[in-house]
Amino acid sequence: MGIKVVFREAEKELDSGVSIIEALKAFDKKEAKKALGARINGKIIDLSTVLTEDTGFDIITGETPEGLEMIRHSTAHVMAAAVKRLFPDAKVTIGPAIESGFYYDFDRKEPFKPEDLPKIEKEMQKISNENLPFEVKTLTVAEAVEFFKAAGENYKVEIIEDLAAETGTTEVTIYKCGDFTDLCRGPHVPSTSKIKAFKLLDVAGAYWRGDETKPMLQRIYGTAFDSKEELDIYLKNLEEAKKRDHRRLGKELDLFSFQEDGGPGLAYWHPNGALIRHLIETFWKNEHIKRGYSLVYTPHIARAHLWETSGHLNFYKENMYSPIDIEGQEYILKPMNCPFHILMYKTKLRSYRDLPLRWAELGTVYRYERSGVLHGLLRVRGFTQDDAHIFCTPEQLKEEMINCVRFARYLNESFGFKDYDIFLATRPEGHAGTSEEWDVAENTLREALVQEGVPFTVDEGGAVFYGPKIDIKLKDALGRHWQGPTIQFDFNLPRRFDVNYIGQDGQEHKCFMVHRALLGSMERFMGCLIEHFGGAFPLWLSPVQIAILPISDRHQEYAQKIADQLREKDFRVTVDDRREKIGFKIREAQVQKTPYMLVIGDEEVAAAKIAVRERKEGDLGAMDIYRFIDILKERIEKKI
RNA sequence: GCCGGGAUAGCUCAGUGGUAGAGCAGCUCACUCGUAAUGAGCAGGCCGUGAGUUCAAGUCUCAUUCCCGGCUCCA
Repeated sequence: MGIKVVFREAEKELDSGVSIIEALKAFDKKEAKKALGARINGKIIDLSTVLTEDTGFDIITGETPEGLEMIRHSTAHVMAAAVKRLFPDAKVTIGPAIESGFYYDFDRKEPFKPEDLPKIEKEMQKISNENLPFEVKTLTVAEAVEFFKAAGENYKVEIIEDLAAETGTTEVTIYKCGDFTDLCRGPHVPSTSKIKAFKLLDVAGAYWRGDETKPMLQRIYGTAFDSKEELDIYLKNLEEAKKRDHRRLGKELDLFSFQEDGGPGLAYWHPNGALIRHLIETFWKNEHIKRGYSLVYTPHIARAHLWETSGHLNFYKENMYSPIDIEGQEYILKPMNCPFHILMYKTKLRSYRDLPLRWAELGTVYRYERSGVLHGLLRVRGFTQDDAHIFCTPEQLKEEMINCVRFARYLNESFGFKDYDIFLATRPEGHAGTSEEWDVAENTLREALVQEGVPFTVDEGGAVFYGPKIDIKLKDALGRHWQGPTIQFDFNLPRRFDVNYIGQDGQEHKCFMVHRALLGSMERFMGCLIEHFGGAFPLWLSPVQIAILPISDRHQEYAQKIADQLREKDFRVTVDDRREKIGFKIREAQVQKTPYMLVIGDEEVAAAKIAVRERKEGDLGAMDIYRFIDILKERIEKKI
């Protein structure tokens, strides 16, 4: 019996039971070679799938995201196959494709060593050369359980049993690839010969199902691409990211350090880093004052009692430093600033006429983070939040949210983050407040975003228990995502602390309260900034903006004069008066990523000019100092 | 916290049981030089910390501190 098969507008009559790959060959041999999988009605399936009714299909190639995912998933299987060949005692668990590649978790007594990776890679290459087909087979749950039990693969048995219990499925699929058979939903590329551009990157421990109470497995990370060229580009990007690592640049540019004697997760800001921080903070403060915020300062510790009232000792205890005993009273280092601002709010009776009150503080907080999660400036135990709390009436909430979003965007764009995604996080399970309250708050936040005309994604259930929030995720120069501004509504604290205002009606009303941080913390933002710019900060943030490089001793005097003139205009200038060759001085300024170098020699002194070199553009030629100052001013104005 | 790897000069790193090394940086001297490294010399180390094994430990064992990679992107 014949069936009608459609491929890209062309139609053919083929025998029922024909496989997609055979059908495809009938249409276009070239495409058949490129195909990794097929798509029918939006579903991605194996090329070996047989067709029994009239249908249309399209192919998936390695050039599409779906194809790439297939390649990676299949590469994970090839890796598992290689591991089973080399280490027969390893038990397989799961091995998905992930954003940047794939991983596979194994259970094995002896952990994998970094030296094992090349061996496994070699075996994978062999498997690829063997051109083994991926063969799919459907088994009943009982058959599959029996099969994997016989193979001693107890994790697979657990997966199948859970799967059956959760979804009620009675059948599962297995894929055979040479002598290795794995439980897998597929789809897979037709043969291991399609797996040709891969690299194993790391070994790491990972808990079975991410659960700390479950056994620790050995995870191998790798990546794979459609072509060797793409793999090379990816590996090069990894190198580039390594060069931009803020921990490395922090050392090279002498920005910050961590001290073993001081304790982990506690940053030391060296003069260069501190200067950048000062510039960020000054800009931040001025912008807040412009927008009707008031700056406040609060202490670093408070009585344990305060944290009982706020509820932190209940829901946040494991992140807080232990109490300090002073005169029989327990004090705790603050993990958040909000209770302090509330105490200040409550120092007098507030009228609706006083609201909104916007109180901002660069508040330093301490939080206990588990030792294994600390990471440079990005995850620390002591940090300064660019915090603010807005106390307002329900009617004012929307406008305040709009202002926050606008402010957040302006601030981050000023620091070069022009690309970001906005998320509205809605109520999670077990939240505080009533459903009606959440409806009102979520709708107000949504309306604010709509009115502001910014695209956003709703993160269902992504909010914290005390209220909905707007999160902004920044994208850096390498396209990586960073947690950026967060604007959170709070039902909880105004109630716990009984935060009120007197309304027009002369009655007490509960305040609305908004927490927001626009940069996050000075530490994390600094780390993010360093990586975004690769250490080459824009002119306005560069610790040294201009390095003056006299060619020989007789040019010192003129160089000093130029330096004085620039310092007069508030530029940060150094004069390199060492007796070194000009090439050496340039190299050093270049390595320090100094935005401008001024070369001063006989010609410049004679013509009363300066030879300007920009760190990226190179030699800009000679110009007079006023022209140069104009260039500087323009760049600073534009914050580039 | 847990798994794995690591810690040697200011920095980057070599050193598999027998007298601690290199490059860069630092200091001294010479060179007065035109757009990314001038040359020579000198100095620099409780080999993260604490125990242990050994005639002998940077090296082996144990503990500890800190750093690095990871710890449900679900067959």
